[in-house]
Amino acid sequence: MPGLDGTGPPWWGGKFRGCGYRITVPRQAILSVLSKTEDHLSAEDIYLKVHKIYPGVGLTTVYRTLDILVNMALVFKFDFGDKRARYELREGPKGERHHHHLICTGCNRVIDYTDFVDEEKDLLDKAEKGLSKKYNFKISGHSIQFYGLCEKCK
Amino acid sequence: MPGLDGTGPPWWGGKFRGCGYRITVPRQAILSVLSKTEDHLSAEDIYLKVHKIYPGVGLTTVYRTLDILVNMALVFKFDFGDKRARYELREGPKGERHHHHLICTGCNRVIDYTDFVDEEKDLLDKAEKGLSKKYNFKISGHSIQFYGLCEKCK
DNA sequence: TTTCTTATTGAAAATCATTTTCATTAACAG
DNA sequence: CTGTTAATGAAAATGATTTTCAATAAGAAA
Ligand SMILES: [Mn+2]
Ligand SMILES: [Mn+2]
Ligand SMILES: [Zn+2]
Ligand SMILES: [Zn+2]
Repeated sequence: MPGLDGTGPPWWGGKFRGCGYRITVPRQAILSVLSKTEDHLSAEDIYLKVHKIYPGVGLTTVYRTLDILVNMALVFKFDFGDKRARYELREGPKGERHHHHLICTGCNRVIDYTDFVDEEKDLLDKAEKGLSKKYNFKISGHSIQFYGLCEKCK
Repeated sequence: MPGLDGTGPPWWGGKFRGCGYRITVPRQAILSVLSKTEDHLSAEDIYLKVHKIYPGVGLTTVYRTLDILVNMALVFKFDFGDKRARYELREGPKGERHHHHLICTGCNRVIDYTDFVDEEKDLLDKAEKGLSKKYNFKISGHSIQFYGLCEKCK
């Protein structure tokens, strides 16, 4: 099983090369950080983590790499209401991790949840079909979130 | 029917006073602009429209007023991916206008839709109940949007 | 209406996440 | 190994939003 033991080429190598991008140390480090966390990291969060191992990598490169990863659909970019953008790996080599978000408007904490995604799927598929026909829209994704107060904040 | 013919006190006057806020010319102008459009205006958009009638009103005041209106839950604040925040009146005096958004990732056009909101309601209610129990979260709202390419961009 | 209190305001400066510029470096095809 | 050029880091620029502060006006009281 290549790419899962840390020795082989990383699972995203193929897609990466396919887009004509070079596989550089900063890019590897950034993807490594993203694949090792469940958190919703800001560009600076990622920069600080990468910086511990590769002090030479600059914040600019983190921003540039994240841009590429978002455009390649390897990474999601979110706005949870604090000013900074937040990033999250779309999926690992193992497969999907589809989930939605519960956002605390008090402390900005974000909870991933997977409950109801199956029930949602039905509705979303139907809506997607109906909407893309009615509005002549090519739908490529969706996002659902609930806002409220977490147990600490309420 | 007071407040609907433009002569009586505006429908939001009560709620406004109730919060201890003064009813000022800039605030009236901003609410007037918001209630006359279906668009998703940025702070600057609103500033420019207000400016035509009241050249004295400054952009700072627009930001401050929008902040208040969002906190009073009279206005929604959105991030549609272009950098600026976008604002939309939550509801008029007549009642609700609950809808969701179709966002074009090509040109940033936003389409309001009300299709499927009834079907969605069921699911959302159920999810809301389940999630608030499971995560001990006090849910106060939700947001759903679809991303894709509009007919021009695809 | 006039007066008084103080919330509100506009202009200018400050903030701060993100982007751009540009000279240097390193991926990688040949 | 060498050459081409994409990628990089540091510093400067950008641009939306926020803060500061002295002047103004909304609304309560007289
Ligand atoms: Mn998540
Ligand atoms: Mn809308
Ligand atoms: Zn919280
Ligand atoms: Zn479009």
